[in-house]
Amino acid sequence: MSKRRPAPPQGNQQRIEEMTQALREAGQRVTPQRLAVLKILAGSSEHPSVEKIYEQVAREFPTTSLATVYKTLTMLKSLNQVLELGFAHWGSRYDGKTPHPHPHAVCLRCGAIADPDMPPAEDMAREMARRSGYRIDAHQLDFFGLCPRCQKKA
Amino acid sequence: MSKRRPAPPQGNQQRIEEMTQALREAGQRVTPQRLAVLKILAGSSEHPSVEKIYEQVAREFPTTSLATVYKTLTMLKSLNQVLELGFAHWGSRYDGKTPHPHPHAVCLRCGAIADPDMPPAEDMAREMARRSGYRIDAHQLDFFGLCPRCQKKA
DNA sequence: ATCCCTGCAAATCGTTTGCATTGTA
DNA sequence: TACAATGCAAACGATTTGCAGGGAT
Repeated sequence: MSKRRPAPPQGNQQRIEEMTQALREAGQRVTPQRLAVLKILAGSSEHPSVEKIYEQVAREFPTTSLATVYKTLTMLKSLNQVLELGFAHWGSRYDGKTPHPHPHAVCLRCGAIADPDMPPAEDMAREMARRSGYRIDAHQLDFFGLCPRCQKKA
Repeated sequence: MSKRRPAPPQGNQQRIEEMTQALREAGQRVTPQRLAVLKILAGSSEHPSVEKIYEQVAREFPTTSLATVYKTLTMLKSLNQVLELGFAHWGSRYDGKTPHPHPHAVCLRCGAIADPDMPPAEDMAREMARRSGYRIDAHQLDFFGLCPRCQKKA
């Protein structure tokens, strides 16, 4: 919790631009609530849950509803501006910094999610397509275990 | 639908044995309902949903409840006798033939799931562990797209 | 003035739980 | 006879939807 976080990372502003731009191009309005969601997505590497996003938005706009957050996320997904990591029993988590599919490491104890640089999974996707006959358009590659911090505590 | 399916695949009986054995070793009773679930899991390659399993069990035991199916699946999971493929928006699907994690191809149109032989993902898991610092215990590697049949229709 | 967006509440859906009843070892 | 498993219904949690009111173009 008391981790030095050098304020919103760089590239943050740029990412926000990209996202608002995408909204406008799609003929969507950039409302204050939506902007708030965008900023959170662009500024956090922790793959926040809907609830987490909601809490943060609500700090700035206390009347915001969860439904609006959901609707905003749905739209951003459709514009490929956010990646949804859908987990079965723990609700979804969202990645707005790197909106294209890539592998994640998920901590089963604290829920932390990391996305280290990995060799591209395209090869695997291609191999999968070849062997299955499926046309592969997307993927979700999740690795589950314990994050470094939780390994110590365990 | 009219695919030649040479009746319950071979190894079927053997798999059933394994599973019942696992139950007994865990001090669990092999009730008729549970056996019915086992058989379905051992005999189908289609990664059935809970609902599908339930329907089939209900054919043989009309009074069976969905809760019992869920409870049975939960137990089999804990014994590592079935693999749960947890999808966010579409409920879970189950693999009782190959209960250890392996990549799947999922058809976004009809829901078909294939698990072609693939080079082991252990390397990728190890790489992920190395780069993330996580201790990796499990994974779920899903590739989404269109199955061969749906490609034609599309 | 129109049309989109918001926010609230109610509805859904998959899954889980509590508990009385039943069946089995 | 005990004790575990079943079945039903109620509870749950995440997400979606319907709709009236409010804002922005």
